[in-house]
Amino acid sequence: MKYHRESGEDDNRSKREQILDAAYQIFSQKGYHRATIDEIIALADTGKGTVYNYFVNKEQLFYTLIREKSAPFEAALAELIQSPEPPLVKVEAVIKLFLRFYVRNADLWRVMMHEMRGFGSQGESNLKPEQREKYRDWFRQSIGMLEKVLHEGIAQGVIRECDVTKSAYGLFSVIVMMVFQKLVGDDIDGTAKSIADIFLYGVARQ
Amino acid sequence: MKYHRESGEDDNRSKREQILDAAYQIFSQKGYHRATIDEIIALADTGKGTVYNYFVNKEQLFYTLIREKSAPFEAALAELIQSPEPPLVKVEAVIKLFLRFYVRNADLWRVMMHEMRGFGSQGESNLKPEQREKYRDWFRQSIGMLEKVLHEGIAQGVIRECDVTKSAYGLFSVIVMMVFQKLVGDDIDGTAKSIADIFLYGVARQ
Amino acid sequence: MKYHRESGEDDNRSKREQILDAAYQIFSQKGYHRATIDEIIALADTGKGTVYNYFVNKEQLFYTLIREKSAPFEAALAELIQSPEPPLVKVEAVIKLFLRFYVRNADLWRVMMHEMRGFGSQGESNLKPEQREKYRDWFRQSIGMLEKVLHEGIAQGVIRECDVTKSAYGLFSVIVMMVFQKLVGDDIDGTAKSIADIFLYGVARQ
Amino acid sequence: MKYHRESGEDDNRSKREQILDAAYQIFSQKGYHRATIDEIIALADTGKGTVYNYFVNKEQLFYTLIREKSAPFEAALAELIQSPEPPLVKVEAVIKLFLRFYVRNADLWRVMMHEMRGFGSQGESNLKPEQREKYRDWFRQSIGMLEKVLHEGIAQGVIRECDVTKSAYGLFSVIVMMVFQKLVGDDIDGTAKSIADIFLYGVARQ
DNA sequence: CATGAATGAGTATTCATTCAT
DNA sequence: GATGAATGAATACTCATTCAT
Repeated sequence: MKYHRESGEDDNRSKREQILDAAYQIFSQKGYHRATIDEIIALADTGKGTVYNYFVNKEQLFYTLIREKSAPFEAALAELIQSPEPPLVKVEAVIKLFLRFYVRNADLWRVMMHEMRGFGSQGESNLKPEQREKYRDWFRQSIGMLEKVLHEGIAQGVIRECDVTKSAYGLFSVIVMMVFQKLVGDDIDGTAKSIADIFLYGVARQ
Repeated sequence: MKYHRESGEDDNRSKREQILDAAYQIFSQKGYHRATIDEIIALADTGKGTVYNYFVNKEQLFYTLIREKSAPFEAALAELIQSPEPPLVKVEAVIKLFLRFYVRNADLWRVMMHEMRGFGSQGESNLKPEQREKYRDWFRQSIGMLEKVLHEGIAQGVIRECDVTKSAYGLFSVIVMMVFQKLVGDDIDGTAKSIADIFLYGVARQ
Repeated sequence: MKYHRESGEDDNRSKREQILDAAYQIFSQKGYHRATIDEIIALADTGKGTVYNYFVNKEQLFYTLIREKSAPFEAALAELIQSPEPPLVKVEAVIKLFLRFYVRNADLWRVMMHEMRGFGSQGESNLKPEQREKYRDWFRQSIGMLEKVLHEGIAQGVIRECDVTKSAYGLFSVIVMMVFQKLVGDDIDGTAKSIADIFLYGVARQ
Repeated sequence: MKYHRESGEDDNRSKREQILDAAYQIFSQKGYHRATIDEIIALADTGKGTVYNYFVNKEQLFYTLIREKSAPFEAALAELIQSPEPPLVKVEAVIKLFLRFYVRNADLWRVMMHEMRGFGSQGESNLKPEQREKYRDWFRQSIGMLEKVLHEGIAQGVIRECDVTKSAYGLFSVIVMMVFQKLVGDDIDGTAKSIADIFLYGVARQ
């Protein structure tokens, strides 16, 4: 069942990873639709059938990519949320974490966000509703983390009573926009600080 | 060979508009890729060749749509910006205007935003760089309006010195997110007020 | 809507017919599965899309073929059945008619019969059950015609009481077998006569 | 690298049989084309390579199946033919034997018959002409057995002089049709009797 | 100008077969 | 012998675009 390659070739686990790596690049560059399996296998240096040995179809390949890339991020986020830092500090730390993740995966996530909510309500999308729901869940979970911090802040009296959901979405959208518009640059920490600053204290002169 | 038209001009313009209206609906529902010319002409009740008489190709049809739909909005925005209202009031008014426009055109704009920056650097995309740049320009112009208001506020001392570009993008992203996530509801004015509130004064308890 | 070609090219109605003719040949030679659209268009000297303008898919192309080829035969058969000939004469005439039709269309019908009842009960066949049912109906109708003659014969006392359905199927199968095994030769009338002879009077020496 | 087998021979034969059994089921259910090696090995609980150790390819697997399944039937048929029964009795006995065999193997034989003559003259078929000829031979042999009985009957004066080949094919076709159209039911003996009856004495009232 | 028949490049997916272990 | 990961040729179908009428 398993052919152990002690190393040498290092190509056993590779095939699957080669494909995922190639898919990552192509999907990021071209978006879901314009990415073709042919391009992916060319880059992965493998046969077409091999892709279908590991992934049931193009969509599931895409989904797997999303899932595997985001897993470490999700873990780090969950851990951070549960840390005992004061909420206002946590806000900035969370922003930093998001920025780092999205900067690294900007292109793929752009694609994912588009596919996620797809095309209105109609539903003729390639993405089966079931699959799309999974994307949405992943997304909501991230927002949910932000909401948690805000709730904590309100409970501790350092954040004013406000619509937590809307605020969380707002903060999230700002982070994403900074990344997608390439307004972040190398100074992720600085960017995080200024996002936190405006989010917490507003732009108006007090 | 000869098609007699009672009122050449009038009917002529009509065909074009029929196509644009149909295209608007189909693009909004299906997104750029899944929208087909066949669907559009079925809805527009016209022939396939006619589309290509008025628009050089699918992409340019899409672009024209964007341009024509946004023209009135742009005008209204420009006027508002130049009005003599105090900046903090203007901020809220601008948000309101944006919200109204995006709520009305949510689906088409979702599509447009995706296509806009689209596909990284590659260039094999359908969208020629030149075309894509036009999208971006339109976009930047909107953001530019927001920046103007902020500058005005800073000049008048009611807004603190901050990175105006980033702030404008941030505000813009929040507006868009509220619309796309359907967090607006029917109460556009209320939503605008609370967005402005947080944007200006932050979420932190003072 | 219609572009009248007075003649000259004679290619307007042609396109569809060209495709049908080509499909007829290819399906006959290769069977349903091994026939490819590419071969068909090569023979029809047309583009791939054209096929899909006229026929929704490969299966429906096949079905249309069957339908159009059999229509004249069905009409002739129905007429014959209603003629006032004595039953024993009719039996021979019907056999003749069947033979002529199947000899002419042997290959296509071989394919059709295979697809018709398909593959046991499972149903993973390409042919959607609905479509397959249509094939079956066509088939049953033909058998039904034979049954009618037998009933008539029984009513008139020239055919003995027997299981009409089984007998009709039996007669039908003999006809088909003669054709498919190329036991007919050019002497269709002679073959019909001897089939009728054995069917009516058996092989046993009285 | 080394797979210890307790009883090489025994297990060896087993693998082969497992594959044949599985192939029998799958081919019967799906037909030759839609049957996949993957399904077969899944059912046979063996590896894909193993199939190719025992059979050179899919087609030869199919052929072997036909050959091995029909061997006992052929033997029984040959024996019956040589028995000293009177011809008219033999005819019925032969029909019974055929019915029993085909009822048991209806689905596989349906497939086989289609593949047998398959694809006209072209030759691009998977089935090499040589292979196809073998199918045909098997088939002709069965018919030949029927012919023998008829000849015997003619020699003994109980069957009238007729085209023996055509009659044999006719009888054969009736048997097969009864099976494929599921007109047999559980009463094989009764069905055999009535087939024999009509075949020998015809449907006409004497 | 309006039309729609014709077109073919482009794509996801299947599956028999090979061969290194 | 047994295995199954890797492979790629083969194939149905889509849809933007053209051009003759």
